[in-house]
Amino acid sequence: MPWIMMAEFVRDSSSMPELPEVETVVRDLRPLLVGRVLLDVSNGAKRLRYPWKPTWNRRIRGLSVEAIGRRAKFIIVGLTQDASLLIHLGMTGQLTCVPDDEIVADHLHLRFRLSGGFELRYRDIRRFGGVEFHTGQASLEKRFESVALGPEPWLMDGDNWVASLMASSRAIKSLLIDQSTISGLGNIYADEALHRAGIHPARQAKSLTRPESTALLQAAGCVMEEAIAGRGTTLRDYVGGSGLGGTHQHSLAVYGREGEPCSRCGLIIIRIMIAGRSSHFCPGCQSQDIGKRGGNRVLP
DNA sequence: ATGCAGTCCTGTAAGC
DNA sequence: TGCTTACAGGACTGCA
Repeated sequence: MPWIMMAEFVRDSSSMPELPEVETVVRDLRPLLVGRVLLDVSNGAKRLRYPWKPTWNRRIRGLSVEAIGRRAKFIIVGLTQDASLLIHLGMTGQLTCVPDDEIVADHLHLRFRLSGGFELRYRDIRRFGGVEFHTGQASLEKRFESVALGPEPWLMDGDNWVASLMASSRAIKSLLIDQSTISGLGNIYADEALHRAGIHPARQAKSLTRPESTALLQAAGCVMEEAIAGRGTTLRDYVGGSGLGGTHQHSLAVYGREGEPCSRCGLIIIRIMIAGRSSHFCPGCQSQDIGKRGGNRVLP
């Protein structure tokens, strides 16, 4: 039953869509969406973080989906006539393509009626995301300029990365989740990358040695590549009819594991607050000391 | 300029 | 049992 394949990430207290989850949504939707015609759209009354304007309803009619991709955590649906939909899932956003007779769930905000008896649905419990309509490349580019997205980890120039860290006295964890410095990481993968690189989340960015900074950048890319391979991280409340959730939650080393032993060194994982976000780390593997990986352990 | 806290929003769970 | 409170955090605003 591939036609009911869904890409859903219901988010609860311990998960939200970061780059790997967004990439998974895009990959799932691509074969379902591309080539379909947008026939109509209906929108709910509740305001979203990125609100859909009712005046767009008329303008999307008759346009077809040509492509779907993403930039950082933004999904871009390319339409005919140089138009596009720009979607952000926020924390609890779900973008699914389903048969139009599929049961309508709570918190559904947008239904795009598609050719072939399908619907593209946007559901969002906490309404931190939304869908925008753009016409012309210029409009889309202007939008992206306004959010000032840094490069994704695998496209980040090593020297620029080191320079960014050297110039900042902020906690490294805070810098990692700042989309204008490096894009794609959220709280989960920032914690995971720091653990993999053996760096304490509260360390000042400028205190990292060049090898540490380089290792961190590499770790960020690896952590997210592995998460994509596992279809992202889904912890609870997965609502899909397809069973196609993420599997990466089984591979998390520190996130959400407060009080559990570190799988690498056995010490108990700790949670602290940094920049208003919870940060999980292993006091054994992630030393506060510069250039020192907890207890001089050799890390894989 | 820089970096921090506050804001939005709802469901879940802990605490009394 | 039922209420209140805290917490989850991506992107943005405003303040020091």
